[in-house]
Amino acid sequence: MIFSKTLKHWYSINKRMLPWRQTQDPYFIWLSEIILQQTQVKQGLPYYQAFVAQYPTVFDLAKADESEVLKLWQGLGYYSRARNLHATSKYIVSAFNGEFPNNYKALLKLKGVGDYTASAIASICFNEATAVVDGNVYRVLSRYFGIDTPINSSKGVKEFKALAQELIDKEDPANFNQAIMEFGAVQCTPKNPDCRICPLNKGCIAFNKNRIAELPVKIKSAKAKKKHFNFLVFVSKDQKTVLEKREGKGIWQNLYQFPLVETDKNLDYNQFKTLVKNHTLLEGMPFELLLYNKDVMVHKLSHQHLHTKFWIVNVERLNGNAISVDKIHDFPVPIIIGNFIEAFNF
DNA sequence: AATACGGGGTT
DNA sequence: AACCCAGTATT
Repeated sequence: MIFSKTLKHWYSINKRMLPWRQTQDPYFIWLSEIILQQTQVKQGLPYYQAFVAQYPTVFDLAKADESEVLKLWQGLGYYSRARNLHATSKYIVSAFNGEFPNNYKALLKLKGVGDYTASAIASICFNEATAVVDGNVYRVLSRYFGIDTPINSSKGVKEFKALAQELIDKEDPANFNQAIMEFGAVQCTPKNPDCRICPLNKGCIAFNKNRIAELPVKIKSAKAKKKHFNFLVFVSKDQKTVLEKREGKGIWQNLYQFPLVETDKNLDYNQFKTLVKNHTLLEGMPFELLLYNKDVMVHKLSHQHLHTKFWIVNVERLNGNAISVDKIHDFPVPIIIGNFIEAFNF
């Protein structure tokens, strides 16, 4: 009780002014929560503003092409969020005439909406007392109550959800949920929290046992796999190049890239030239091959380290699939491609 | 229960 | 280079 009361008092004084805190409209809350999955406010805020500006209603979002939505999402990562966001907007419009479901159970059925997001929307928009458990909540609860259960074990997920559900203020779930998350983000930070000024330090088990740095406990993830990516940046005399859409499973689904040659190890210039000669897009045409980045770029994803080279392939002409280089900015691309395009400047 | 899925940050 | 951050879907 003292825990919830202190949290809410702290929140009333310390909460940041954020655009999604000015509304209870489920469209805006849903949009903000999807953007903020796995993402800090600092990184997500400009994307939220761009989406609100471009798609003021769920109908506007539903009318857009997926590619346009992905373009706006470009750089934010975890692109399935954008694909699911778009698919769900279409579903909300066609199945519910643009009206969002108004309870946790129904919200959970939406693509891209899991336990956390359903709880956030249900509590913030509809005052349903369902506890949110995001990374901030795991940290606050594990420290305050001194809980060692790994937060990413199935036991931990159940245990922390049950505890949060026990603690939630049933009269004011919206404020309680937002208070505990904001407290984790601002006061009970992952590294070096300033516990001297923490209003909860008296009852905090981790603080009193000097275990702040040890909690929360997390099971280590597997080491990232190393991959070797070679992008072929075609440039024709008439200023055309080639982009391909990534289909199927795997990273960057439905985003565009320069034709990719993946190798099982790093190849030097001559090895790669021999290999690329037989590429279908070259078909025995004469070409000039230049390595753009002398050092391999390492692009780090959660589960893959992409050792990447950009190869400039100068050719006389390209066939019908080529695009004019002025059009290149219209395509959604992964950030490593986007950075290259910006630097290369065609 | 384990893994895939981005990109940004710190040490 | 090694580490931390952290929701959902799939297998």
